Amino acid sequence: MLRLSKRVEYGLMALQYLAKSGGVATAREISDAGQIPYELLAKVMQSLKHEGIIDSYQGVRGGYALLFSPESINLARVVRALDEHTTITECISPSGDHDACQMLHTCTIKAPMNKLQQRMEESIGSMTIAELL
Amino acid sequence: MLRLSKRVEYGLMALQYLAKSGGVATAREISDAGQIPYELLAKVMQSLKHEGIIDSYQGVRGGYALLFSPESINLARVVRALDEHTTITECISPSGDHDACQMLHTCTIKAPMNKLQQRMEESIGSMTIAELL
DNA sequence: TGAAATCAGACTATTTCAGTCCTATTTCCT
DNA sequence: AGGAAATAGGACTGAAATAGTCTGATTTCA
Repeated sequence: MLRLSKRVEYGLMALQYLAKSGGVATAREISDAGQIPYELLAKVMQSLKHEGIIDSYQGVRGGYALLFSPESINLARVVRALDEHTTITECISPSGDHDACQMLHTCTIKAPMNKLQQRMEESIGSMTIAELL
Repeated sequence: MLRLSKRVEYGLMALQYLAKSGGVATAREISDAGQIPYELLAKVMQSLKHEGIIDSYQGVRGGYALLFSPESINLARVVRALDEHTTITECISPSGDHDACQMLHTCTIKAPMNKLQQRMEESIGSMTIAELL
């Protein structure tokens, strides 16, 4: 359960790479350096862009670069960008939309799960890309 | 990624039930109360027994009961009992068996992932069954 | 104008997970 | 003694999530 998806793994490696290089790097370059499947990495980079973590430049001299300093990009944000469900259970939705839970009437652990969810996010959010360097 | 498996969800509900009842309860009883698929719950209970969290009694007046007070059963232990991989990535194995990582030479985020793993476990481990009551 | 890059969607394959089924064993009660 | 009710455990199926691939379009620079 606690396993990070490959998308997140690859995303972290890519962000680390960008932070180290300090400038613009292409998906191909990062893929080669980390032995990451190119097409998959390309998707990951697009997601990171949509989340506003990195910027992209098209064309032959294009590539990707960080939009913020490594210290100000925390891992919770990265996970949010790259994973579908960021909640511990389906009961818990970030917007407080509790109708999503199908066991609403029988679920007896919703409140504590919310607490746990919060603590987990704190754990992940307390770490930044700077700590990957 | 951060989603708890059904096994863990059901396990927590069952442990909560046992803590509340204070005594012995059957899988059927717990399954009915929580609308949990009986066969699946039965498997979960077996796993919890193997981990040494609960005790079981066979036969017609049998059932399950907690082996410890709710305060002394933390959720990290429950997760460990009910989930296959308790590590954030395959690089990280609890026993320090780093050979499991197939990207050993190219993986550049192992050390920080270990740190994250530790923090996550602390989060989960800081909560006990008592907090589900 | 061509090469190298991002962008985007559809698709396939694999693995994981939830759930079911079947049988054996134990234990209590009549 | 025997039946009912419970745990124990293995094998199996189906569905869903994930990883990875393929194809084509667009942008930009030299």
